[in-house]
Amino acid sequence: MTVPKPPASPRTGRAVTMADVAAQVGVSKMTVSRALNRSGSSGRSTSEALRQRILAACEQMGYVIDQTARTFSSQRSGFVAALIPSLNNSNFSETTQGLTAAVEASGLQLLLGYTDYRVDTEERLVTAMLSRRPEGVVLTGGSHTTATRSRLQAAGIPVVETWDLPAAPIGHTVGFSNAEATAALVRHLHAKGYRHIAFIGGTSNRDTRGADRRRGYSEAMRALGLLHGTPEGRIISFGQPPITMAQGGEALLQLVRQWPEVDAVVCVSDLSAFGVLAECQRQGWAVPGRIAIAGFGDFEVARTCHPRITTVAVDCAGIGRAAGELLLRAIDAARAGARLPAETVLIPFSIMQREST
Amino acid sequence: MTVPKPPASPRTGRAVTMADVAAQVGVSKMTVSRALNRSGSSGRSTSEALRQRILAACEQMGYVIDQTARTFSSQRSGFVAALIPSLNNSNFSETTQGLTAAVEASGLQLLLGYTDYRVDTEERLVTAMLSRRPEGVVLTGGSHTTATRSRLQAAGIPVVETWDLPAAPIGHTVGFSNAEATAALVRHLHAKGYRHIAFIGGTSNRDTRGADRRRGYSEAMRALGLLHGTPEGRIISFGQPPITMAQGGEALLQLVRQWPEVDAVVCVSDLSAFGVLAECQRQGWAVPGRIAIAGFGDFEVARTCHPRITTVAVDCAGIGRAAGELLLRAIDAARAGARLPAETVLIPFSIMQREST
DNA sequence: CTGTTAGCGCTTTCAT
DNA sequence: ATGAAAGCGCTAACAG
Repeated sequence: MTVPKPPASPRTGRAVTMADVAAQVGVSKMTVSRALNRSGSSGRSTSEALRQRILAACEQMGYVIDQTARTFSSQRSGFVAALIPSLNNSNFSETTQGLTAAVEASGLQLLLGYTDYRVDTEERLVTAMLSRRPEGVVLTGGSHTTATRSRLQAAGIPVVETWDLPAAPIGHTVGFSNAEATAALVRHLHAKGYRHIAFIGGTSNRDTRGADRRRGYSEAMRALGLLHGTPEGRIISFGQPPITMAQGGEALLQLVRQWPEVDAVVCVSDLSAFGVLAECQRQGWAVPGRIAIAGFGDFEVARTCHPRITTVAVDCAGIGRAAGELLLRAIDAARAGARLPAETVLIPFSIMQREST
Repeated sequence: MTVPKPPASPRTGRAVTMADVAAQVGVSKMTVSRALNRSGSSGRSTSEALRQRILAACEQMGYVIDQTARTFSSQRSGFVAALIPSLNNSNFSETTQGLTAAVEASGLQLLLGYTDYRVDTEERLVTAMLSRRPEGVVLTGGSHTTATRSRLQAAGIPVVETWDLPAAPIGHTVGFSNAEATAALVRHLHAKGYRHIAFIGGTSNRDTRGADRRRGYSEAMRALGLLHGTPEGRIISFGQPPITMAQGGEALLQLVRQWPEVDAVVCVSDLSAFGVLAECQRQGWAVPGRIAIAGFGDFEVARTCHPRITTVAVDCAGIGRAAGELLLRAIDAARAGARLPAETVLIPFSIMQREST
């Protein structure tokens, strides 16, 4: 008589399968599967008593369902991929928290990747994520490689772009106009009486939201007749985006050398704005007496420092929540075989007037 | 004769499988699989000419391998899970970058989750991640629920705990003693002549690294004979960890009311230390004249603000790199059927003396 | 409410 | 260097 030999390479970990649990409880695999996947209170399922026995057996045996097999069999991965530029930014952190709350409420898992503000890293991540068959993808920003776009399109799953209003969205959009928000900030400074307004940002367009903000600055300056012979305005570009606090300070020194008459500076983010403030303090320049400072993003540092920094506040968590809800509706539609028509959700922003201007 | 009926729910995406490609080329699935997975130049594989034909067919038919099926069949998910407490912390961000670099070099993907500094959230995430069969797990900190510990142990995969030196590690460890680092900071302040040193931190032990730092403060104060009748030292606990910049400022006011003689304050992190600094500036208290300030973590804000804040610098990226390399060695061992004995990697820290003390 | 029967698409193993 | 057979652990579909 032949004896089945044990698996060639002994599994290092547990080997408890659904069949083991079923045998232990004395039911079929299917019953265990149903007990574990009981969907809603009304869906067809096992009796509650049996279900509790099964759950107890799973716990006691240390059984954890194999999502890999489940995904493979059901063609549903049960996860959503979110790509964020940085792991050190309170704006994206809050957006991700909003997204997590919205997505996990429906039983989907959120798997994160970070792009380091690079579209080629984003492309690699999108490819890697897609090979695991996410049910939806959330991207930050509206600028991507053509390969990223076409792969997402070919995947045929819902996509939401956030923090931007791309001209040609891949799918859905949740965001605001970075250019318009910055222009509003410039108009605010103009209304407060500032006439020699400068802009500090990074050297490239790698951070496309930063580039949009610079464009918004230039357009507002032109509209207000404040260009004073400069082609785009008094712009200092310093450092690879996202520029650091310290680079903001260095840019300020360069700015004052080049245009001593400057009386206000708009920074691409609160981080560089804080660097400008610290450098002013080092130089003994009064803020806002000698120079007024405005930032972008309403980071914690901007509302804590002394003086507090005027900035643009965005409902970051709201972006995440809206993106999550939109994605869930799109996924539900997809599961039902339909397709949700592309939607755009506009998120409001507001100017936070503080002591620095 | 019976005709196989078409799949009940039409697949939304592509339906090209490896078998389709094999049929097109006129070989077996196995040959296609080998051509796609050709590992190294020396490994057994198909002839190069055939391989090119197969690759061309894949391209032409738009075939993309199904990682889900591949993972299921090979029992290798090709990813590693990393859990970090926050998406808004430059320390963990740098650690993650180091980890990414180390892990992706070997073809594994890094999937992130964030715990919000909560062990119960960590437990949920660990369970969710384990169900996708990661080949390894990296945790932040050494404090976890018993369920987290037992599930990880039961999974039988390599685990690395970082940023801490737990008394009873789950598996491998890469970190340093938060208590010892804070004690070194206290001794440094003592050597500079400060005698009335206080500590500002959060209200609970949710952030266990914060609790370790508070303990290190108390032990150093006791050893130096600076307790002055207080049981543990001059400790202000304010806010749920991780405490914010603003909470640091509020804690300072409470501190000065309670112990007006205080001449130096050690903060649980640079963020609260910066809040203390800003509040001092608001109150018109000279730093370090009236009160000296020290933080922890060498965050960007601490080396940018004016005056710059004395802090403890840790090689964050080094933690990530070491954790990644350790994990890879452990995974290689596991794939070979062996088990890497538990290792501990000590990461150095250093006191950054700056203008605030 | 529960069980049975067939796979999901790929890789492992063993032949050739 | 290539092929054939046998699953990996789970769920869809249908039957009771």
